[in-house]
Amino acid sequence: MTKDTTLEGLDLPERDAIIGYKLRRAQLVVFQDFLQTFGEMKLRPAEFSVLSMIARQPGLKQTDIAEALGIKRANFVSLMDGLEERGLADRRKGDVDRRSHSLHLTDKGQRFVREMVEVWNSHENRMIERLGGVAERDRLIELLDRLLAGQDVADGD
Amino acid sequence: MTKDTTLEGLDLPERDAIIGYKLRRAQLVVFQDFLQTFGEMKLRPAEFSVLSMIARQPGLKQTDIAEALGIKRANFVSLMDGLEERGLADRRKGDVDRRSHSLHLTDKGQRFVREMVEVWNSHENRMIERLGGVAERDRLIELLDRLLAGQDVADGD
DNA sequence: TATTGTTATACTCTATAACTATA
DNA sequence: TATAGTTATAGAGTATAACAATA
Repeated sequence: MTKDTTLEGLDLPERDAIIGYKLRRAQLVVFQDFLQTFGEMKLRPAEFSVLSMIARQPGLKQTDIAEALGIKRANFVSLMDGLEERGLADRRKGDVDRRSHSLHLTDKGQRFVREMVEVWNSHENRMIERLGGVAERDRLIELLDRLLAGQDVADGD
Repeated sequence: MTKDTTLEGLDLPERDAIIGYKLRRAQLVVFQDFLQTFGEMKLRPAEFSVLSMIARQPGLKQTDIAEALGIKRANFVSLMDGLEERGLADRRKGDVDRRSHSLHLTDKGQRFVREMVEVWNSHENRMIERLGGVAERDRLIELLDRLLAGQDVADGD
């Protein structure tokens, strides 16, 4: 009993083995957990990345941070506006190059980042646990790095 | 020489070990390759999934396919409109339940799917090669499945 | 002339509410 | 009353072009 002979013998891709499909679903699940975990703090993944980066290397200019995170500098403006309006970070006019803005955390921002890191640990540990431990996490990261290697990574501009 | 003593001793997350961040970047790279590979055929990932599913199980109704792929049925309409306008698939009024539409490939759609699968193989094989072979691909899929397990998968509705 | 930050804008994805026709 | 498909709409995320200030 054949139903569609025209596609007879065609090896259709199995959805559950497609790399891109699985990657997307897994990413959505992880981001969903992130959003739920940070719901109360009203923090989005991109804001998390920006605050982490400013905390690590205060004084970098907008363009550097945007580019490092793969965010167009045009879109970075409103993101940074939000962090500034919430009193978490601020822009300071560069004294050497007065076109550029160097980014810093405020005192409130530093306290916020402390709490953020704690909350983040709970999220990340949950993901690690789901993977089966840090060794499995490392294996995953290594495999993902292979996909990223040599490929252009959709830069900030 | 300490520069920001308020964050002293704080274990900031390392961007290159963050699961969600790496997942997103890897997914973007894979999708970018997909889009480039299918640029000439003008096929998006969602359309690819829908055509694959109709080819595999012709006659399913819209809602079933949308839900299975995590697409809201409201958003599925225009997607399906596109496939229909291109003459690749069509909706047929269900004869038992006349509210529902069962989905089928046209003859042109069947030929298109044959070509699509070939092109897809070139894309997927490139990703597998980048990972280091099918065994590594399987390891990746297995790890991603662990992230997906037990978690609600953002269904179609 | 080139670069930094900015504004305006547009396009894709995704999400919700409400309608219609059937059941 | 509930369901399948549809419409309209709104919100994120992301992309490009063009401008002012500065280099």
